[in-house]
Amino acid sequence: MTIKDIARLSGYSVATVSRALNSHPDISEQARARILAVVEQQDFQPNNNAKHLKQQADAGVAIIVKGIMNLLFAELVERLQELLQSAGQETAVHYLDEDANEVTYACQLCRERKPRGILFLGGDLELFRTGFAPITVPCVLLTNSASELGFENLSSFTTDDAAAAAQVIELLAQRGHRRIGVLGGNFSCFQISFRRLTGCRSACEQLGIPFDETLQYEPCRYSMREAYAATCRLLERCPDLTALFAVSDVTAMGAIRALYDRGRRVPEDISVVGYDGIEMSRYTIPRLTTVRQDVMRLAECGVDDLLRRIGWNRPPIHEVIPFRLISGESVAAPAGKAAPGEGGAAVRHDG
Amino acid sequence: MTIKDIARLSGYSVATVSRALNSHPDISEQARARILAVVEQQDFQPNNNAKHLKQQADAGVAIIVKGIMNLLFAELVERLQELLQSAGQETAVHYLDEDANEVTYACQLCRERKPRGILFLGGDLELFRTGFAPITVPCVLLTNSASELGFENLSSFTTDDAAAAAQVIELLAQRGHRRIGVLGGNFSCFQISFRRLTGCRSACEQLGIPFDETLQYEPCRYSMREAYAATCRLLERCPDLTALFAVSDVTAMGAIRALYDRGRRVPEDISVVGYDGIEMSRYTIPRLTTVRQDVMRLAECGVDDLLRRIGWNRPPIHEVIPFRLISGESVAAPAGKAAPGEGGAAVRHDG
DNA sequence: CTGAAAGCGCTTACAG
DNA sequence: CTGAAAGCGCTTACAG
Repeated sequence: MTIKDIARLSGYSVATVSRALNSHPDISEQARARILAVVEQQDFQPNNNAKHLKQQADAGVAIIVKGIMNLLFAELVERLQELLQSAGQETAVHYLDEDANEVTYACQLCRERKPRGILFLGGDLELFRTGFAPITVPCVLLTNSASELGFENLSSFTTDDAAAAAQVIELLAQRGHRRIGVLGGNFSCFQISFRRLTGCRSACEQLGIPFDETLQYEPCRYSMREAYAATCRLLERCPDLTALFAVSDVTAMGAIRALYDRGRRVPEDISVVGYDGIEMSRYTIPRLTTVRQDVMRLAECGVDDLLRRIGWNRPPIHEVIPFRLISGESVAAPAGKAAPGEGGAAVRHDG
Repeated sequence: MTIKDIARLSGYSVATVSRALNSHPDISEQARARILAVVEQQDFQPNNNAKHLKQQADAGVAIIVKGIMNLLFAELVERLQELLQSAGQETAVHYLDEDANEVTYACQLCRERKPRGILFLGGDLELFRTGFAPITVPCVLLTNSASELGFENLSSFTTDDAAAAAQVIELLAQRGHRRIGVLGGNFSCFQISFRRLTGCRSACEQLGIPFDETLQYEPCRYSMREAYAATCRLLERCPDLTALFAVSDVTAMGAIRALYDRGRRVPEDISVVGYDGIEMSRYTIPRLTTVRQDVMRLAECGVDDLLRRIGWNRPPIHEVIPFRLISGESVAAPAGKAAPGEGGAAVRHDG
């Protein structure tokens, strides 16, 4: 069943069928109705290979998600789709492995699907630096900053990871912690991990808290299993930690379980802070104290900017989106210490 | 940059370039080397629209995942990809929304991508019944049974959901529970939920445990947030429950948090059992008692059967894969009751 | 408003 | 082993 069959069955030419199928304005109401009736009756679906092979531009925008199981991205995608839909924009979501090359993939997409714009959820700046040049449609990178790259068609919106990490250290210090471990560094997005580590380092320095990276820092991928193992290694090296800052909420969960299994209760014996503030962080026991990235604003800024640049040829922008440090149940003063600021209200940061 | 440019640059015809690109055997080593050198140098990527438009059959198999954030499916996909890769099979994974039409999607895939076989992770039998007929390549449905459908190119492998649910009830009864709530029924896969509910019902009947569905059963989608709300509703109606069986581990987690927030500790005040046995269930606090579906065997059976049927034209098979009831930390005897079988070993069931 | 025709970038018999 | 040519199923100027 092809467009040719529909043409024959409806008594029109393939050109007119194509026009009807694509809601072209230059077509009589009568032809449209007749053709669409046949299409319906035959349950005809056009072949997208042929369509995209010929078509010079697609109607929709593409979302490229780097990390299928990344729960933060999952929440972002949901919000992005809502926003794009209410803006009348067709959207196609493409899920890539955490360690896939999103830029190569985007190039292929531009060749074969020709989207009007692309939203990247996560991205490796090195891949952009070396491979982004062939891409000419407006693009937005979310959760990483592309400002240093200077591409004329690439905006970016991100949380200030260094500031957020620093604030976590400050919170822990304020509660009285001075032996803090850091679980970080998913190598698929090492710039982000690096920024967070940098934030930890400088905050520790400023507060006069000792932070020996070779001992107190343990890299760890984005999974509970890996976080469990990494926490065990970290504890082996530094048994006297009173607090642990994990790169993500998922990681924090694996860490908390590891701590429990070694006889340390959270937060009574050791405090844990997560990162991302995904839905799950509100349901764990204990509820996580975490850096909540502002999914709503990231999504809104990304969509607004993308659509604006698709419409008019504006220069890209690079913005930092404020985060919030959310108080959960996973942080307390170290055993035997008074807790200066035990309150539970969320702290706002205008990073 | 097209195949024509490569032809010009290499001094061969487009036909020969195409042969080189597709590792066709009837081509001289010299031509292959020269052409691939040019391809490499130009970083040429063929246009898949054109390729698939012309090509009669693709080399690979497709995996269609119904439910992007379904963690059980995520584990299955990982295992399936390993198995297919070591069998030398190219694989493309397609993620669909939980409430998308996987059969329509598969039809489109067959038209446009022409895979050699399809693995469905999750599926609505009604959609298969009405829409599967046009699909002629070998297919396998995982986690649901398609035996009643009688398609000649559709095998299926599934856990015996009714038996598993019944065994959960038996476990709880054995521990002394008689007021059991059930959180179930994601409508995107209502057959599965229905089977689990049926298992609960018949087990209760057989054990003489009261089970009033209108009171003790609460439907709930696959998310912590929905589970939280559903648990609150259930508790409102039946404040005296001593145990809760959740449709999935994710649901169980939301339920546990809801129970804590209402002052009920798990398992001291109320027991909770999950379903699926995903990685997360080993990291929650408390660790979940849950029905572990055998991801390894589901994947192995699915791949073996699919590849066998792709090679030779064998009839489909429909098999039940044994599950295991895993003892975690979320089940205890009701407050004030002795616990007859407090042991922690996993119970094997040969479904 | 409609149709005949060219062509998107490939693959694949067919002929040599 | 290689090339000329047909054709996959669409879209889109172009002419009417």
